[in-house]
Amino acid sequence: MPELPEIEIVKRSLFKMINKAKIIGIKINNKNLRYKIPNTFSNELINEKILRISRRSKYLILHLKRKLLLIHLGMSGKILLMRARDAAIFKTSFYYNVDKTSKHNHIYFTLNNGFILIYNDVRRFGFFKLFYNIDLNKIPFIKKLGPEPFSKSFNKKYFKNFIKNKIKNIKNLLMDQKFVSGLGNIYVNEILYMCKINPLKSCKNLSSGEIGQLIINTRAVLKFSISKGGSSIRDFKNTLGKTGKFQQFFHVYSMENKNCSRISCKGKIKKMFISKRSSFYCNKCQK
DNA sequence: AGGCATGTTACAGG
DNA sequence: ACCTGTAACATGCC
Repeated sequence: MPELPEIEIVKRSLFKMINKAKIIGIKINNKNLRYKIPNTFSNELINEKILRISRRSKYLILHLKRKLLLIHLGMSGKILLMRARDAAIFKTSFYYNVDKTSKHNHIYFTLNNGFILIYNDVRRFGFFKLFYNIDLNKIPFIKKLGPEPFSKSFNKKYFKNFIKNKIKNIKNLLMDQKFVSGLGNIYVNEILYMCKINPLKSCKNLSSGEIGQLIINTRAVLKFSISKGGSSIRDFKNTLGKTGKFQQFFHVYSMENKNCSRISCKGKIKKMFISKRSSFYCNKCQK
């Protein structure tokens, strides 16, 4: 999936284009996402106004009157915005499965401001789920999440306290959404490279300085990626169907056998698997 | 052909 | 109850 920066990019463009718009039409082509879309779904959303759009970790939230629509993009979900008049021009490829990707358009929202929102997801690991009269922080998916990387509560004291009695390696720790929420495989690899820390290093052996560096670089890497529109490896597209640019700045992710990008370092980027996930690191500066 | 892919969860076993 | 690791979900790409 899209990790935190990619969701943030989507959130920003949804805010710009469809905040305060009203949902005036819903069409569902495939209910079988990660959670099956109930038959009542369309009735509950029709004529609802989008009052606010927010992000928590890798989740998008559309705030409606007394309802929250929680959206997760899974591994390959995309939200596309199209002007209704353009959709009409491309009607054949838009509504019918003539092109390769449109057969994975699962949900359409027609909005009263001239836009159509399309949910497209090849692997269907993503989901749309509606909650009534509930605080965002009490939603099952949200309530177990650790702090946002940019929040004040993600600090050295919290970090040190969390890793007490833990035997995890640092890579799996950063991947743990209960520890810090929003990071995934790409960004964890990049953050550890920035910190010059080996992904297998046990979190109980981290120095206080390294913990500080991990917090600083987590924020720096995410922020820089957001400024580049997120990363697109294979799937990620923003709401206009454009790819992000952060992948051009990867130091380690997918860079197996390349030279380390630190000029003074003569190391090579190596690949290994940690908990079944590919991990990339420099064999010299991440000893 | 088979392994791999930005994620999460349910489950088994300790 | 907690912790850890693994398999599964569905599809496409190399």
